[in-house]
Amino acid sequence: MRVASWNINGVKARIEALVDWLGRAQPDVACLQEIKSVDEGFPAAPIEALGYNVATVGQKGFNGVAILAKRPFEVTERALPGDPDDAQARYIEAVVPGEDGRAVRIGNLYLPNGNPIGTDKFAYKLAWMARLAAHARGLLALEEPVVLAGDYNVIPEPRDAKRPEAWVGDALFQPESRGAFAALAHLGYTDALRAVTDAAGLYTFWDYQAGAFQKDDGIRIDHLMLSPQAADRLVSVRIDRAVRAGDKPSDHVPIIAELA
DNA sequence: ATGGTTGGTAGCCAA
Repeated sequence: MRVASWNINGVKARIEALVDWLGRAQPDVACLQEIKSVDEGFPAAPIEALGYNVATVGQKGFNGVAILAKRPFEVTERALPGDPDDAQARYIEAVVPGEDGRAVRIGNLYLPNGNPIGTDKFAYKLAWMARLAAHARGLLALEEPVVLAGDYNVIPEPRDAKRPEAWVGDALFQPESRGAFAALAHLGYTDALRAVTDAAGLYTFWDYQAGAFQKDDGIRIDHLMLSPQAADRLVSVRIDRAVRAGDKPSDHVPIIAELA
């Protein structure tokens, strides 16, 4: 089963690129973030025409997540548990059947950016990460294959940035952010990319500004975190870097894992 | 150190 995550930065601005990429990459499951659309505005028709089932948790203008899967699936969460007052559309979870009937639980998350540090936005990010850890811990008790996929807005380590020194004052690289991400690994989740390579220079995001992509001035902030039962089935991981060089690209590119 | 770019919405915000 191929599982992908892609912060698409506006699904309506990207629908052509999305259809093109789905046709080439052929993921069984695609988790999208920053769809920037309400549910009714999501352009489902061209995606369904490719054979995908679609579920969205949208909001007007900002945020928003979607799960696309070739097989019909059951949505199990439409928000991250732990704060009923949190109105931001940043989480959707589903159980997706595999070809052999073995299901994989997919949590699709758009973690708060948190900038600037020292504001309520950074506090919201850390509170959101605490809720994520609590939910992730609960999922482990199910002893199922679980993939927590998404834009984590966390640079885990210096080797995950071309210029780590440029990010020291940024919410994405704060010790608290990195520590909360590392805590997921300590719970028992595996960073899929790091399970297959120790290489530096593997990025999923390049800013639109100042020719960042041309300079390869990127960061790795889109991650696939695997429960032990999912990690046992991990075959390969790749970052679809070429998408960033395409027409009207998102500032993020897809990351795709193959599970046996 | 600053400014650079994009999407969605509305007369700027978030990234």
